[in-house]
Amino acid sequence: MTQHCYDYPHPAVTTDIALFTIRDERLAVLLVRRAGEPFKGCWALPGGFVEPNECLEDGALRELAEETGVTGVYLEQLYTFGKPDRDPRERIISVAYYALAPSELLTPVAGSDAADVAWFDLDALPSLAFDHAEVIALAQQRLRAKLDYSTVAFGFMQPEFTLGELQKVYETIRGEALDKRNFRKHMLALDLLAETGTSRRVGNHRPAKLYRVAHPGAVLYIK
Amino acid sequence: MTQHCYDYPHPAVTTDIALFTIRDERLAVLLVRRAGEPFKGCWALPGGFVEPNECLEDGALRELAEETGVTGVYLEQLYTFGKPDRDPRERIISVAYYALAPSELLTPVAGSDAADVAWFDLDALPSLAFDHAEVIALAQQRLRAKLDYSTVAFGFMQPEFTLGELQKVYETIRGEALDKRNFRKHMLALDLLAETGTSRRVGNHRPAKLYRVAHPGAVLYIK
DNA sequence: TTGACATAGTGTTGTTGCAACACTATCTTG
DNA sequence: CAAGATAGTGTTGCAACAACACTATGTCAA
Repeated sequence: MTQHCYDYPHPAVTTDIALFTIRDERLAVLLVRRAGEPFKGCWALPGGFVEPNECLEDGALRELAEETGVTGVYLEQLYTFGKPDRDPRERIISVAYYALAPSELLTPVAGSDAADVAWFDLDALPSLAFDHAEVIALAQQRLRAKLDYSTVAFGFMQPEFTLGELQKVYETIRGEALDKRNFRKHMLALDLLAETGTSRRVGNHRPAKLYRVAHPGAVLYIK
Repeated sequence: MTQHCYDYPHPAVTTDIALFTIRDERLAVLLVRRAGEPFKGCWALPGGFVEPNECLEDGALRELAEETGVTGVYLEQLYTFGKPDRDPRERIISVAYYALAPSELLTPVAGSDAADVAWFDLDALPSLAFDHAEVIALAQQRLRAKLDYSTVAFGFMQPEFTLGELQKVYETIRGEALDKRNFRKHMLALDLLAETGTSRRVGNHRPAKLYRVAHPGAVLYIK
């Protein structure tokens, strides 16, 4: 293998991705079981080294796809972790991202660098490699904060969804029940949702109107 | 000089610091004139390569001190910039920080790597090296956003300050005048300020009571 | 000494946004 | 056709916020 040499020491740079979804009305994060050292056999966030010619965000998406088979998610930079001793091998600086996806669309499969892939409820995390517990905690905090002044929650929704489903997502992330009438008022007042005209029949009760995001990618911040 | 070699290519990692202050009721940022290539003679944010054994934040503070002589500022991570071609020399990933300081305490002096140091009003920036214009724009956006739900503004204040001075800071960052009575009500309601008991005589008018932050470092987020 | 000037300091009121609250509608299933 | 389950819909009280004007206390100059 060819060597890559520099006049000054260079740290390695990785991306790590905390991909959240909601399963069974619980917030869950996607973890991979590490196939190699260090922390072999330990659960960790998907991620890996940034390639020389890709930007950080592309690297994050590539690693996520390679290790878990997941594509097409909402992705946002979270924080960069750089304590000198956070990796026992060498100095590794990690640019952490968090991502959101509707679990229905996802079929994670273990990739080359991962022995296994699985969803974990956030309140039942296993022991994690590196400082990944810290990363996840920060991501959850950010997610909760953005719920109030942005439309991140839409990242968990399928293309068409009911107001009841959307409310469940908000309730899950905030960890508390919300008033149905107030919730609908707020949401519809944002002028971000459009009725599809169809409705979804599920369970032995009245079908719910389906909505979609009216201006996809347009408005992300509220007010 | 000894070479540092790795099996895989490693990017270089730098920190860049956007240090803001308020001068003459205008928001200003500290820039250095680059002493070396690339962009020699061009204005840029202070910053530089991260040392092998320092964490990112320490690196940012060290570079700021080395290039500008400035120490003891409020510092917070902003964003990590990593487009592959953002530096013509090699792949360089920059972890950007923003910092706040009261201008009265600062006496920036050009350091080893900088030919010159100067404050620039944000509405009169020169042409900047690398993607530093983008960094500054993002930092300003973040600063404005945090003004509403945090106490970042205190980062611009001297240890003792009047409510009038504090209001001027808010008005400068938001770019609009605020109602004096409402502003004082809000601020005092936070229970973060304590009267020093003394007052400051300046100009031909009634002296103003001096305040200090009541619980330094304690509460950073409002409600 | 006094009047002009400049900022410090202080409460009330109307409005608006938000939270609390219960019933009817529509479908499925037994 | 009755029971059960979620969909869908308005009003009211309250609290937070915005709008608004005058007095207080100092300096300075005539």
